[in-house]
Amino acid sequence: MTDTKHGALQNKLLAALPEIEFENILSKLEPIDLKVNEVLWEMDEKREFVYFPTTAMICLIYESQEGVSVEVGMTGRQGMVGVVTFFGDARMAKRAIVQHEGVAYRMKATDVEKEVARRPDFQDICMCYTQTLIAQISQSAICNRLHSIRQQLCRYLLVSHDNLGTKKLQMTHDQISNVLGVRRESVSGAALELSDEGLIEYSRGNITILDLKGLRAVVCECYAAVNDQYNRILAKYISTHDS
Amino acid sequence: MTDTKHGALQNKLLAALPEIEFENILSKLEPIDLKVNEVLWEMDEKREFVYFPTTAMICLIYESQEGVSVEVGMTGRQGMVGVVTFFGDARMAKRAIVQHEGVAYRMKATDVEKEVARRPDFQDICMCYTQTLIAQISQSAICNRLHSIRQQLCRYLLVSHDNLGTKKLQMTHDQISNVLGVRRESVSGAALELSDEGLIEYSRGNITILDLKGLRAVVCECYAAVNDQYNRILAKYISTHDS
DNA sequence: TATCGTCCGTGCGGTGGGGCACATACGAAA
DNA sequence: TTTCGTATGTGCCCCACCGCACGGACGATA
Repeated sequence: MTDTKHGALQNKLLAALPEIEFENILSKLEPIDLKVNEVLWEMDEKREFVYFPTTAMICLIYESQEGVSVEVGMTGRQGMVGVVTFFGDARMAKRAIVQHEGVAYRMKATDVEKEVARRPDFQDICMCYTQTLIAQISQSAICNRLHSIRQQLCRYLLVSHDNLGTKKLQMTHDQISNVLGVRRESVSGAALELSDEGLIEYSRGNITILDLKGLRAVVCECYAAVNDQYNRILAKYISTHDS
Repeated sequence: MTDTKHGALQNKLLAALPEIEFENILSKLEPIDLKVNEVLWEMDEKREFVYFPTTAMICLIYESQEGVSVEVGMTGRQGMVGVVTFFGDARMAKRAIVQHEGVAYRMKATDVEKEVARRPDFQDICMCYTQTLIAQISQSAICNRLHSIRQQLCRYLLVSHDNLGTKKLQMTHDQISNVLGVRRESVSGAALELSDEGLIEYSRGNITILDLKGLRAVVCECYAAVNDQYNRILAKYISTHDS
């Protein structure tokens, strides 16, 4: 149980809870291993659980009629998946899919509803996170229209880093291309550039970030914009961290 | 005052309120004429009012560092501007700007907060509308990545029609290009095609929709997707209308 | 009716990205 | 060590869209 506690605290939203509320919620959290490409829910399914990732990363995916998929949201230890459940459900995404293997703590949606009603801090954190999610989605819309694949790849890598807390990312160009909604070759091309510039290195599904500052210099404004909103909105709960 | 009442009811969200709640809120609503390009707020300003458009249309605009602007949300009689105010504020947009002249009813943000706390139906409608807004933004992200300017123009025209309740739209190609974040010439080109096909006609800032069904056949899935969510989420308040 | 500002049409070269086909290179399993 | 599957590199053609420049057309105004 102490393990569960320690593990769950890696999620920034859970860690943001007052200790007493966290302790009470703890018993309803269940750690679960998530593997790449695992589907947490499909569009029209009832959403049984809310997930708080710690070392896993989850994407909200839309798939067009033509079969091209595009990310509308990405969540790791900085967030939660399924807020919208307690909050009504805007079915903006067709699917929630595991983008990076790891652990998430899940809680029954029905329990979440109860806790939200009972614990003001928990409710407020959910609301705040929803706002950051809106900011994230908006910025994606903008980035999709305005910025190059190179920049979007940088953004994706940096966000992954922030959400996973590691510079070693296990993901192939092909997976990334599915999330960004572009060709695999385009991702490979951009990755090669970043590699030539010494910002990253990679081989067969293992990407290592070598130069964080360098990536931040290449990435478009969208990365900082979303981060700023996240820090601002959740400032009262989370001390701003530079890592 | 009866005029105010009749006018305000043109807004679908206000019309959705139980009569008794609407009557109580009515005194706090103030009709106001909005002119094209009028700015309702800038990013870092306090948002003093919440707007319920009836015959006006308002865009939430983001402007990139390079000076290109992109729409992240569009609201007319189907919605309201400033939900996020009561609800915290995710500063996803840099500016709210009048996209089509007309009337909106506005209410002080402080009053909105009070009413939301006091009237469950009003609160619920605000929440539901927020969800439809999330759906709208998500779909924009997708549309921006996947679909042609021609299709996006159709979507813009149809959404304008739904939000304004008229087939006669007063807007230039240049204005539309700013909202879509593309070249004016690209809009002109697409508009010319639609005109050749007999779907619309236009001249010097006046666009008339000639064939609604035709446009619906050309537009991408995104239009229907957003509409479906709107109707589904607000179904309990608004009877589905085909117009 | 002449002028002027705004709105819209059109052409041209450049470029990012798509679709496709195939070559290469690495790693796991036999 | 060979084999085989998967991950990544590369080249080719094509198209939508961009940036730019300019021409025509319409409407208000005097």
